[in-house]
Amino acid sequence: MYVTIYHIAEKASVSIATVSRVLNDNPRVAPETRERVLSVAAELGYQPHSVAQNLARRQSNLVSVVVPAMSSHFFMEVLRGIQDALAASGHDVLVHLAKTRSEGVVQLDRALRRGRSAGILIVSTPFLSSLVERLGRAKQAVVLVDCEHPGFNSISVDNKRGGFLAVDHLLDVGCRKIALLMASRSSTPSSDRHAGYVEALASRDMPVDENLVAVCDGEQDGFTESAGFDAMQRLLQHGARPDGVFATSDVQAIGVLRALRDAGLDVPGDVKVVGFDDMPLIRYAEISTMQQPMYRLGSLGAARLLEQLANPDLPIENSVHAPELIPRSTTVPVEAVIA
Amino acid sequence: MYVTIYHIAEKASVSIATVSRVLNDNPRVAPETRERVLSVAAELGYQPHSVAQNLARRQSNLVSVVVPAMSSHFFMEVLRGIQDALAASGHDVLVHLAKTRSEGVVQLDRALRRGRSAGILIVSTPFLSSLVERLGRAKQAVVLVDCEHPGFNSISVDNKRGGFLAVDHLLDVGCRKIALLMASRSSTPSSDRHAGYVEALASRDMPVDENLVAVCDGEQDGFTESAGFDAMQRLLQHGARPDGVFATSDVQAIGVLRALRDAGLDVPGDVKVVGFDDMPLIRYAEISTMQQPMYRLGSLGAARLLEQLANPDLPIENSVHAPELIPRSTTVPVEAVIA
DNA sequence: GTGAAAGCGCTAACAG
DNA sequence: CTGTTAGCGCTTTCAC
Repeated sequence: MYVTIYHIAEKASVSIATVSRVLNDNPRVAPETRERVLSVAAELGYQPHSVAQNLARRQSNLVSVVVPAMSSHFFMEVLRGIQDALAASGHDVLVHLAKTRSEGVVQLDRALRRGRSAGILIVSTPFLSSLVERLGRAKQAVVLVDCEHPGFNSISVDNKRGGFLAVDHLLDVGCRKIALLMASRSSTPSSDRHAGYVEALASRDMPVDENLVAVCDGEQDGFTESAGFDAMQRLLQHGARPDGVFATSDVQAIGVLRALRDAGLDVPGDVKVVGFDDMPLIRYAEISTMQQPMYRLGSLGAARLLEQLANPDLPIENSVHAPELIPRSTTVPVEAVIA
Repeated sequence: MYVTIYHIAEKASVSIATVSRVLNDNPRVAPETRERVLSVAAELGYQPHSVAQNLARRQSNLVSVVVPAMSSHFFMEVLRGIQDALAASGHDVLVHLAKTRSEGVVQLDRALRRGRSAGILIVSTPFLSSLVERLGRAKQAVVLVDCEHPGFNSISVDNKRGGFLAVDHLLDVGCRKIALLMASRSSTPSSDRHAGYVEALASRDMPVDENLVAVCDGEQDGFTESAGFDAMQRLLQHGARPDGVFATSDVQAIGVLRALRDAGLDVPGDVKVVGFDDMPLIRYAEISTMQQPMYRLGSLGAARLLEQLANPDLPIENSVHAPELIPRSTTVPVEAVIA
């Protein structure tokens, strides 16, 4: 059988209370006693039983993370950020991958089970009423990452600003007919980026041409290369001839590039392209993009959760992070291309 | 405070033992009693406290998964497979992302903590002696996924066979000078695929030309697009002029395509290319590849772990799965291209 | 069929 | 500074 604090207590000739104190760095222990207990513990190869600890402490050292089961770089990075931020406080990460929205609700229910976790992080999940209702009932600490809702703490990305900056950049490099390739209308990030697109055009007194706006459909809310390809091709077939394209994600931008090249158009000569995310594959492909602080979103979310756990009365706060423009070859100004 | 079995017991006028029996589907309970308890439980909105259950049962409903923190589709799919296979038995997934090998050891230590999890799944992790040693000490149920070691159960991919099939396919479609673009030599999957390459050539009495073998370096063991690009470019610069390329991963293949096109070579006209993995982005790019049953690896691994938990005396078993060739446009036979 | 009672391994008052 | 003693919430003999 495993070694428990009783074994240590016996061998070190102290009570289990003292052993527990030593193990929990309680200062009210004599130095020699501490030494002795520690050495016996080491000698016996003692490992605390976290389940028993959790039960006695009436707390959990687990944090549940509900995250879309999409294979993107984004979620891996967010998860890494979460794990790293949690590591120091001894918390481990319980993942709940959700492939669809309804699965998200099921996973949340699993995550919500009593005693399960100290808190919950919900990543990139659109806020359905069923979720809010469940979260309200269970008075658990919750932090939203890459999504928001007035009732909860959140760490989010200013997608509208991101869209604005992307389009503003296209305008700066000389584009005058800018197409928008957005994901499903039900995706909040995508519609926010759309709003940024509209705002950027408005800021230069340019009209929004609805014929230059294409919506990507399909799985993963249209955030796929093939959806980007199809939408771009549709746009071109309808006679649209943009000189700039803002795609609401890098994977879509890859599809856009492919469609443009298939149509014999040169990038950035004929058309300039900006994506969103800054995924590594794209980084290499030299696509200009809006960088999202993925790892940071995760680590900030986890840190916020920890704070909230330590001080439950903290007011609700939404920390918004602006994506940053990373200009690369797909938006090199025309003069530079000619030269 | 939360509702416990004591509350149910009181309200249903039974003992907590009976409540526990009902909740655990113990048949030794009178039907009416069962009814009553169940309805009170539902009325009170009772939720079992899994930590307390785990402590009392001396078991855990958590499974730890140590997995590389790489952003590939592969790991997301494996995780999904694991989660889904575990869901029915009520197990949840504790992830331990490891960015480097040494981090893998640290994460394993976390996973190994006593009482933590019912078992451990180790995904795509090369077997260092430090790992084996730790796993030996902790007599936990362990299943390796996408890696193997004689001392443990494993679900793995026949990478050598995969390499063989890929190269065999290139030979079938007319290639005679086939280059191999492999990842770091310390990567087992990569060297196994290399072995398959050698075997496929040998099976047709063709020599292995070392000038046609390039090793990708860099992060993630060289499994990146840029490493593939660099290696391919190096190969071409050294005067190699293959008519077929087998890249040990799809991301590398993407880099290969880019390098080939930059060099003015046509695919599949001048050079044919086969990758490995079948990631979605690549699926769209129409690259021929070796499909790996990722989701299945995960679910089989989890299922194996569950079996082992149920019956600890099961003999060690390594279930090997062959990847399947998915021929696409990058290996269309020459005649077809001309026609 | 049901209840009393003894844990699971640890923490946390409360005394001393 | 240290030990005694209740629990944490649930499971599980062992009697009845």
